[in-house]
Amino acid sequence: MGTALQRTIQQLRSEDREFFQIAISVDCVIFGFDKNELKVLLIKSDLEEFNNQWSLLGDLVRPDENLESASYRVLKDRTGLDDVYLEQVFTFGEVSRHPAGRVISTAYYSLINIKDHQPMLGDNELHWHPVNEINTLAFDHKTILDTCLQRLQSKIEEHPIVFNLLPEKFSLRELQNLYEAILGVKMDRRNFRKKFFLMNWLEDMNELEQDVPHRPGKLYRFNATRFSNGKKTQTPMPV
Amino acid sequence: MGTALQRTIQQLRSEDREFFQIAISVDCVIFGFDKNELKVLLIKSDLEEFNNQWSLLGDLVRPDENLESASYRVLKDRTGLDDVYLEQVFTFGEVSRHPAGRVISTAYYSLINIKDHQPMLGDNELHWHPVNEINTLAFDHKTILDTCLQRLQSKIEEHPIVFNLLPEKFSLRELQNLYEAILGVKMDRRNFRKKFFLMNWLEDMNELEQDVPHRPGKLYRFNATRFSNGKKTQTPMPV
DNA sequence: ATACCAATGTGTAACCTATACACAATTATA
DNA sequence: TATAATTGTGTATAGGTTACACATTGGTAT
Repeated sequence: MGTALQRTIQQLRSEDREFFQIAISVDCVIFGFDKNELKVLLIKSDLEEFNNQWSLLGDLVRPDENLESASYRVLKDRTGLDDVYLEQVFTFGEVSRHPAGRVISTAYYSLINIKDHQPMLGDNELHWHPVNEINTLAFDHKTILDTCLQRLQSKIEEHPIVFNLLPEKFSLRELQNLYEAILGVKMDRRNFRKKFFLMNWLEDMNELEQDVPHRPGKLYRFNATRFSNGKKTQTPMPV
Repeated sequence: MGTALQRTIQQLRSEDREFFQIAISVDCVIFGFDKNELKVLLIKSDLEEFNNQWSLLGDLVRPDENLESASYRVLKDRTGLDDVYLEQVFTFGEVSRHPAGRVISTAYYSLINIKDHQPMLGDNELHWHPVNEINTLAFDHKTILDTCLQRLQSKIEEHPIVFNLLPEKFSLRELQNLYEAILGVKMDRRNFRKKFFLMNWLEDMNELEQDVPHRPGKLYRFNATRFSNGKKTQTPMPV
């Protein structure tokens, strides 16, 4: 016997034409950080069913395009940015998730420095929304957003990826505000500083903040070399 | 304008027929535990390109079937088991990952009690393989296996799911052997016991192991109620 | 019956990490 | 020059993780 998977595509095309009735798309949760808020880039849906609702940025995957390449393409088209942090999170495949037909969608999130995003001409339907203020989205996009935010929250507990959301030089206060915005908690300033210095991820730029109405803080940048050297192999233990 | 995603499927069918040239499948990494080894259920590939190589169990997703339902169907067909632990891990979408055409595959892993698996008639091509002894698989299935194993390893550090791999009653030694097999490390027996008793997941059955050639250990079972009660909300902190 | 074997079952001290917490120093601004 | 706002810094406590050794139990062989 053998499953459908083990036959050739040629066989499938003749025998099982039904299998080619599913479209696959990518949806990108594009995170940014501005005014001490975590934000996400959304577009006005132009499907009638979701009139006036916002939705994530996505597109169908082309037959000759890798899944990840499709995400990068969406990002490039919508933000003009290459070389951004991108991570696959989950694939949403409910039969009825798209009102117009069967579309399975793989969700990615990406982290960009919001200042680098120059809205393209004709993209007046694109807007940054504070994540905290989003209650509903078109399709199942609220679920996708929540899933990606949870992944981001757990990811930053172990990996130095938040730097993608900041300019090259930043103060410790900005870094802490960012962690607090993503995790939704307040942290102790002294302990936060201690932890980061111990991890040895930061390089002191010997510069100070400009244009702040109080004593300026020192500026740092993320030093990836220190990170890869400083990784300690932790002994895995249950729970 | 608007992306392809925002048009209707009817429009897509006529305008963008190319988008329906991609098939979608699920592949299941079915883990079991036997003789102190973590094992995975594999099938002989019957594609010529992969003659005599083993592959994961998978199938194409049907147009009227949820993605997750497809995984449960594969599991039911191959193991006879319903109601198993199943978790989506990652979607593999390289253009050339399947030699016969464009197939995007979503990987799941599941945990079953290997003793419950009664091989079906006609399934003489199905075998349990020790995960440690698998070097190559058909397609990109070795990558899929590795990815699912990593997910399993990190998952069990925080969630009580390994019990799905054990019979209802088990000894602490069996439980520790299982953790050691999954994580690939040796652990201290005293600390292991201490930790599990502190977590309060285990219920003492007041029974002893049978047929062991030495002093028998006490038997326990997993108590999900205790788990959900005992969860403590941990303060999230960076790194 | 007895001796031996192989595993179970148990506690404590050292170490490390996480947390709570207060005051002096600096710069901008009025 | 005084005030306001924020930066920058250390220590003590608590909690969790790790390392580590010996008596007990039941099975097995003689």
